[in-house]
Amino acid sequence: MGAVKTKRMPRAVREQQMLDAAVRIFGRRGYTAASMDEIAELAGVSKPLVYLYLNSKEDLFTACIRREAKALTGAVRSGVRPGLPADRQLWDGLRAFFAHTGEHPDAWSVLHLQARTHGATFAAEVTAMREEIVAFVTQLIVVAAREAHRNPDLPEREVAGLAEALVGAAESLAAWANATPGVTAREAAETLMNFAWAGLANLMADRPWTPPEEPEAPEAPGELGEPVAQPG
Amino acid sequence: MGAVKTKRMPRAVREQQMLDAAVRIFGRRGYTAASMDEIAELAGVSKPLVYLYLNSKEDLFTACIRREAKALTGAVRSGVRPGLPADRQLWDGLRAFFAHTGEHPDAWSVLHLQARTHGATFAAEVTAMREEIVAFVTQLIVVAAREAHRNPDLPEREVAGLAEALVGAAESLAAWANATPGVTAREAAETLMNFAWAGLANLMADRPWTPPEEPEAPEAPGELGEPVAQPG
Amino acid sequence: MGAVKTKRMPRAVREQQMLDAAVRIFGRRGYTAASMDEIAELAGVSKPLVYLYLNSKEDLFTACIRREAKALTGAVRSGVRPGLPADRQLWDGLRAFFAHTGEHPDAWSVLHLQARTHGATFAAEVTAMREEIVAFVTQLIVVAAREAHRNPDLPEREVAGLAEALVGAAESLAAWANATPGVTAREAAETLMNFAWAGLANLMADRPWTPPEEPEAPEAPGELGEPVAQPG
Amino acid sequence: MGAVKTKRMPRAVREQQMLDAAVRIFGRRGYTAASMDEIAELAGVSKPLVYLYLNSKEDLFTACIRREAKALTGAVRSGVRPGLPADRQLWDGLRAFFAHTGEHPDAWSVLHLQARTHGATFAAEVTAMREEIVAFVTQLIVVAAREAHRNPDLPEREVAGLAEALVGAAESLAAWANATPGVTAREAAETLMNFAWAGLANLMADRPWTPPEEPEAPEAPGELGEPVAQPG
DNA sequence: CATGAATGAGTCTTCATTCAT
DNA sequence: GATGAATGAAGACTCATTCAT
Repeated sequence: MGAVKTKRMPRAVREQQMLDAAVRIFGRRGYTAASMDEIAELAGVSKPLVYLYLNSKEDLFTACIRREAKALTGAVRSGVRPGLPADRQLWDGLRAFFAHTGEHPDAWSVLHLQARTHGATFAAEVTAMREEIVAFVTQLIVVAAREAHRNPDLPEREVAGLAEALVGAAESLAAWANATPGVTAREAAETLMNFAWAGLANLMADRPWTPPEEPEAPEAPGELGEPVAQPG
Repeated sequence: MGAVKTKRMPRAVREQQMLDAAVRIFGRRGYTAASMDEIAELAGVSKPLVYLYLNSKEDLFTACIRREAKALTGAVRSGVRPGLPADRQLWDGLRAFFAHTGEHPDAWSVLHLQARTHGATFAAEVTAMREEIVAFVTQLIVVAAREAHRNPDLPEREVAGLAEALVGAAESLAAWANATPGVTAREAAETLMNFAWAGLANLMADRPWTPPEEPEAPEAPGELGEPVAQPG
Repeated sequence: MGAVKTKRMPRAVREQQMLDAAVRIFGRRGYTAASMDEIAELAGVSKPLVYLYLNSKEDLFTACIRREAKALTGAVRSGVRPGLPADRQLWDGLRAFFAHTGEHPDAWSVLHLQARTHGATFAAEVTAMREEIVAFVTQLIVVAAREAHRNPDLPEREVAGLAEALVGAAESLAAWANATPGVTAREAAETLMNFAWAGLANLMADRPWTPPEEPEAPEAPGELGEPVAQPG
Repeated sequence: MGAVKTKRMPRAVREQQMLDAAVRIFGRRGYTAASMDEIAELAGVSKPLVYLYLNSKEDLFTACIRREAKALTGAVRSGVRPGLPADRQLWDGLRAFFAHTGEHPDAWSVLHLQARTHGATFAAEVTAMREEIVAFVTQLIVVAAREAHRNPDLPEREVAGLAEALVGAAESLAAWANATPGVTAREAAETLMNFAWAGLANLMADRPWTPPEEPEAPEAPGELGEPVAQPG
């Protein structure tokens, strides 16, 4: 079915085939629903060989996460030219990001959805990658501010929030772009750049936003009518 | 263990207890890893009763999604006062959103993670809710622009992109806020409002961003060296 | 196949049927070679039911050991009349012992062979039973000596050795009797009583045995030619 | 890990290394739980080589039994000086026996426990060795009786019983000595010689034992109340 | 209404065994 | 002579689901 059934391949090659199959199945079915049988069949090998090379379902999943995380960060890094101005770097990085997630939707599903849904061990693996990307964006923002000779002492907490929001938006847009036919990587990147630059501000230019300071208790909106009563 | 074992309760109440238990288990274990045994035990009823009331695991999960989707949209709606200016409505809605997701992390896990990870049927259920929220935000943006007498003919496609990005960022921030101890609903909302208004623009005020128009082929960054070769 | 397939039996009964089947299979195949499938089939139930009632293969095996150990000690106890003279008690006890092991060869195999061959946990379970029997025999020897007004201060260490040898011989004879067709419980008991009373002494009456005291090093027999060189 | 990995050894040597490893693993894990992988690794060779030299797991186990049976009988034979009086021969033989089983506990486990627990084929292999030893002891008893000009026409059946009990006791004591720290081969032999000579007779000298002749049916002790009901 | 009893199907995992090199 | 690559078969264990009471 999956790969052509060639016998006697070197271990390294077979392992990659297995990971290919595993990413596909894990990405589509989820960790628990994925069966080792299906993965082995798609990889064109017998189940014992999968266990011989990758030990267990957990290890196999971890190997998938690691490989795909490396591939994604590698793709983003390759897309960015360090010398260029910060906005150009961001634009290039986002395009590389959306291009990669678009070309490898199963891999993105593994990283974005599956790995976060099945135990702290797997989640930690992705968190490492995410933090690398957030750090990259954070540093980009700081450099940009310095280059622009503007807000040189930007409060660290605020920068962290902006980076978090930017990366979070990118992640959501990646899933949205994958799920919405006809949305290209370039369009996704453009949407996000527009949001990051223009935002909603110029729509309401005469009413710039600042958080209200008064206690909102009397008119606090909230969970009136919430029907959920979770025990514990 | 879970609910107090009281005999002879009206069906409606029993059903809610079952859904409470199911949301908790589904939210923590995921759809596949959740066991009907555990749910029944946590609900304090016997397994056949769960089947009598809710038919199957699939139906039970769908019921969870529906109830929690309604609860979330209801909470957001209750948080917003229609008469107020658009930015205030957005601020109130975001606070209600983050408050609800923060108070019901298992429910949010079901909606944001689990439902999207296990088959198109469940995903469609959530998509409906999401579209309702996106529509609300979109309309808010349009009204705001009209109120401000600014950009009265905002291109629809662009508005859709902004709304999508805003909602996507909100979703990601909700997960981030739940996972990061010490982040309140108010802080999450503030972070997002800041991003939406200020964005990165004022950091690079003298270099406003516009998408490059030239073909990038010659210098296009990309997935050169991508090591992933997914079959199919 | 095994038991008549009657549906809907109370749990206690089903459990005994399962233990019956398990003792038979474990006794004949050994712990590892026994398969839960075979046990379930012989018990006339499905595998999940076995797991529902007895948790795991280990627990099932432990339950077998416990039940059969209790049955064996119970049989010996029932065979002995406390008031009678010590030799009569021993004779009765041995007959009860060989009768029981002869009637339940699989149970004896479980206790004597299988339980000792598969991990300290199981072995400990049998050791408890064995110690009970050794204690009984030891006390019998002591009482007998006292009754006979002979060797009232029998050294404890020597008594322990005798009891150990007697019980050991009984155990071996039980296996031998089970494996040798035509040997009755009564014959086995007689053989052992003869050995315990007459021993080899009266065959060599003029040459009573005492351990040589000189160091035997020069003429020490030993493992010349032993081909075994076990590493470690 | 086990043996030093030297290349190109003569087949005979390699085979012995494999058997060394096999005895160790079989003795500790049991036949079924032992894995060919572990044996090959401990022997320091590749698995196919094990199959090339020893055909199958069954054959390997049989080879282990044969080698160790020969080693044990050889050790006992070497320990005995044919010319000496019978009790001295018995004493020497027992000491050699306990010395060997004590020095090769894994081998003794294979012979005494594992081989008897896994199918008639293996059991037969050990039975041959056992019969050789029983024959040796039987002949010793007969010669001793003849030497002592006492009971010259000892009934064959009775001699067989005594020999069986003696060997059985020896086997049990070997396992007991291996499991009980601090018991030397000499002590084990002494215990058994004491039992064989003194027995329990001199404890109850005034009440010599003879089997009751009356039918015991009316007062027969037995398995009243035996709770075991083995099917078949 | 409510449940103890029961199971078919499927999961992960391991093992003895064999080729092709 | 030696081994890395590969597998068919089977085993322990779990789960969603249903009757009979």
